[in-house]
Amino acid sequence: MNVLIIDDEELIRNVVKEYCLNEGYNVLEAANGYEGLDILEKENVDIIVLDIMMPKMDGYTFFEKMKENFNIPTIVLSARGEEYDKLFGFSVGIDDYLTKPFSPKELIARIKAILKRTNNNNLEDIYTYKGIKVDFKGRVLYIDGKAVDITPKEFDILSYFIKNPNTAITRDQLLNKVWGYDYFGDERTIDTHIKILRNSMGKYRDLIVTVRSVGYKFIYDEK
Amino acid sequence: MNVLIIDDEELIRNVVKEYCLNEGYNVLEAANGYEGLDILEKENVDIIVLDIMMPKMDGYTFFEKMKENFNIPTIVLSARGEEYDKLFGFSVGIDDYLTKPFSPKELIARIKAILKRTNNNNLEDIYTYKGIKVDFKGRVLYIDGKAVDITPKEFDILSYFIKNPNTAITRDQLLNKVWGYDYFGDERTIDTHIKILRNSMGKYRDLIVTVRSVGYKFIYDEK
DNA sequence: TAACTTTTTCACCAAATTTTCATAATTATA
DNA sequence: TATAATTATGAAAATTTGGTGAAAAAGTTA
Repeated sequence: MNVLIIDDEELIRNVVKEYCLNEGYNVLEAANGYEGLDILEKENVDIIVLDIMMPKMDGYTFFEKMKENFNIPTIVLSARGEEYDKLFGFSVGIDDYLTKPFSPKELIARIKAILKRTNNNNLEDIYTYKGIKVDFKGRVLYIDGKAVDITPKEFDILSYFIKNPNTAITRDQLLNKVWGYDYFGDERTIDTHIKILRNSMGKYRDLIVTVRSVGYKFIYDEK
Repeated sequence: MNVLIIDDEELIRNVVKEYCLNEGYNVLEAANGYEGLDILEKENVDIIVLDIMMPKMDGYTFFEKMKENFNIPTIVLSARGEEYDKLFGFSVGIDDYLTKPFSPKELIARIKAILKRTNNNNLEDIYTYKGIKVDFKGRVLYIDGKAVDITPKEFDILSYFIKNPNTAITRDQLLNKVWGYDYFGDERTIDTHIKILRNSMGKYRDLIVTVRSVGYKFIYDEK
């Protein structure tokens, strides 16, 4: 579990961090909205703890921008007394709310509650790697939390790649496994499908690497 | 489902309203206790969201009077810091309790929980989601509270979908599970049944999504 | 039996997907 | 560097797929 804490006060970040680590969560830190967005690009964040009042980019703005590209559950922190109006305006979409000073234990409790609610219970049929999520049961591809329109063939090809990571797969093999043994078509067709699939995968397009004179390969880099 | 929200702050009413509408609940509004009682006389209210601090008639008084003639589940909102004593005194009888500022999502979750607890005592036999209610025992489909004429096949198909949410289901699978393993008919027949079922589901028709080249899928979005 | 409801088949149409193909870009090799 | 081999890409053509209405077929009920 990756928790992203966005707060300009280092003290608060540290407290939250300590409690989160204690729970076994991994913690990422940002001092303002810009840093937060940066991290979202690079890492796979499960939940965000967001302060409202921050220099540079404040919590509201961050939240708006986050929603454009991601859909990550968010708990908002705010000093008591900050205007209700503004808060309620954007509260549609936030998952929970705490006023400072807050009890770290309560924060943890709420994080847990949200993760429980949000997290996919049927983990088995779901594949996640970096910002890629594949729901095999529902046949949906998510990129950074957003469902992507994908054609049946694309989905089948991607599935085959995922099930055979770090393996150079020939076009012939793909035709056999995805199209079926009785299909006889032009091998070049694959190229076009790879093109489309790569486009659907957005910034993760490079995970499908071409292996010259052989075919393609899906890169999976555990760590 | 009719939700009555009683709060003098229009802003809060609006937020609650928005979230409730999103759930498919119908919303009635009152700015104080008097208005609230008025509405109770005229409308059929399923659950009340009640603010404590209000001009004219406050929440306590409203609650007392409501209890005299009705017995409607009630969730109380109160600003943090309002005396617990007083609250405790009357908390006998209320169904749940939230301090402002609260997370709208949490409010919805609690409304759901209470409605579930109160409304269908026969939890197993009744399924509710958004404005859809399915009485499995009685084999009745309700859309926004209204019973809908539905054929046996439609009902069976819908049931199967509900029991397998967010799962792409092939036409073949449907034929097997709904018609029976020994049925041999045209797969396109399914399409026609889906068409009819979607029509029966009115504005929720989009919950049955077609998964191209595979079949169909029932969307269930908890949260 | 007649009247009615439900289920199934089917063919047309529009839309989405897949395939092909020509050309551009890239990479390897002599 | 020039050449050949291979892959990427855009666009058009071909094919597949699903939505739909109508009508036939099967099943129910009065």
